[in-house]
Amino acid sequence: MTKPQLDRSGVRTSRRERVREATLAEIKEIARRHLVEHGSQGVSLRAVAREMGMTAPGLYRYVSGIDALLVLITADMYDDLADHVAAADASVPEQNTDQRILTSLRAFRGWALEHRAEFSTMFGPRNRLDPDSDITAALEAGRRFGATFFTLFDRLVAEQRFEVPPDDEVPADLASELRAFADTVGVATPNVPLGAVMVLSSCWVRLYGVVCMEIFQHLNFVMADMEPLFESELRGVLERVGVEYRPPPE
Amino acid sequence: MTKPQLDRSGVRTSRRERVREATLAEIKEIARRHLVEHGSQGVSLRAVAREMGMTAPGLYRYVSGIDALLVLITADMYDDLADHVAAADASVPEQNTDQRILTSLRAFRGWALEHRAEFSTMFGPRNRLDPDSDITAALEAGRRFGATFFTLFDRLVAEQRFEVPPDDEVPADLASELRAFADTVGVATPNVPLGAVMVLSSCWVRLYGVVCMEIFQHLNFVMADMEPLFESELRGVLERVGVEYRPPPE
DNA sequence: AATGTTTGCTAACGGTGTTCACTAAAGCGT
DNA sequence: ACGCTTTAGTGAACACCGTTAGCAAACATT
Repeated sequence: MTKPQLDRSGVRTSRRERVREATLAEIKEIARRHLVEHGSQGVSLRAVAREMGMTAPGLYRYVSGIDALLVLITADMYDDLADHVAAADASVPEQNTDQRILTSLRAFRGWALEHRAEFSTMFGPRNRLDPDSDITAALEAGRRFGATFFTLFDRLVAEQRFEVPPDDEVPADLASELRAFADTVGVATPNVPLGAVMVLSSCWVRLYGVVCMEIFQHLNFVMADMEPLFESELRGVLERVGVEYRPPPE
Repeated sequence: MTKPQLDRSGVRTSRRERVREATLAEIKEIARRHLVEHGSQGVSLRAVAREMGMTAPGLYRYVSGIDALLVLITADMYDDLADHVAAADASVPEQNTDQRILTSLRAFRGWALEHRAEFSTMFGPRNRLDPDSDITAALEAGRRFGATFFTLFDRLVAEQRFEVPPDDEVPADLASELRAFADTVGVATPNVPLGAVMVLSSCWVRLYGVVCMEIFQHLNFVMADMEPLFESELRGVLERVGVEYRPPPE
């Protein structure tokens, strides 16, 4: 009988499973560094294996292929982003909803700026992630990321901060989509009006759009600094949901 | 003396140059088909060469590498998109500005839906296009694409369709960026107020955002059909610039 | 101690981008 | 028509890549 230890989640974990978990973590760590250093194209099983003193086929004991590895680290990156945003949110007094939202959204952009390669693989086209590979992990991590914002948004709805479009102003086809969205994404407040979800979607689209434009460098030769445009959109979004905008510090 | 013929642009073109142009066109055509059939990853010099009965090194007489080839076809794709939007625009009576805008914007999304792979390489992260390779061609094509919308937008400004924020509501740092934007992108109307450019940017960000979200499949497991959300954003955008929204036909 | 399981290796196949030396052809000037 | 020059394209080679199959050593369990 070997020494069965307990995971922090209470799962009995043998020595074998622990070392296995460790090497898997090493694989992901190296792969991710290659991602940020050489872009999405620069992640290769052989290079990762080489760096950790292994050969490429050995990695197949841990990962079912290069695409699956990318999905794995994508999930980790969502976790990172979620942590970063949550930390920024937590750095503001809990009752100060306005400042919390402002800070969280700026933290989102800030993380994107400092992690361009990661952001691109997370929010860009799903080129290599498409196959059926366990994308569920990445999805779950993405859901956790969104939760921070949804929680804050719930407060705005509860506090009736902004004018919510009445239900009869939401087209029927959009209504059913929004319902599905609110359900799967897990908006905390039950019976949140569909109009509010519509506003939320619109706000998210705007911020997603402006950050993608910046990271994907779509106005690169047309606009030197994208921060003013982001702040402008941020201001517009916050105005829409009844949150006070304040210019960024210094 | 050989037979010097005249290009339609008036450039003397020898036989050699003509056949050269033809094979370059073939290269791009095949590469693009591979792009739509096998995704961005599935474009390879060797495969293209194989299909046209050549060997890969031969292609280096026409293209300086695989990345440069991708940039080349990206420029072509912008041309295609521009043509598609322009055709949609031209299919509406010239005086009907509202319908022209509505149709053009829907044409943008429609093209994206029917050309997902192309759209992804055009509007997604610039992964393989980054190196200094003559990206100017793609930029120019992108500029032509935007021109259609800017022309229509100019009419809205000229007709004073919507409320333009006064200049003192445009932050100073944003103002200079917007000026650069208006200049390089070539907004036709001289002295177009900066507030109008700000509104234009905001509208474009929203539409870009919602279409990217759809094509990049970011709400795939959360929303079955993205059209209602697009139409909702479209409605909001048009409302902002004083254009009448009409639901899509049928 | 013997048995089964997991891990990692080597070898191999087929694919990729790219460079270099080289041939054969096409164009050009006389 | 003849040479000379430029060009298009080839073949071989190098260095990568993902992935599969078979095998040997390490490990865990009985």
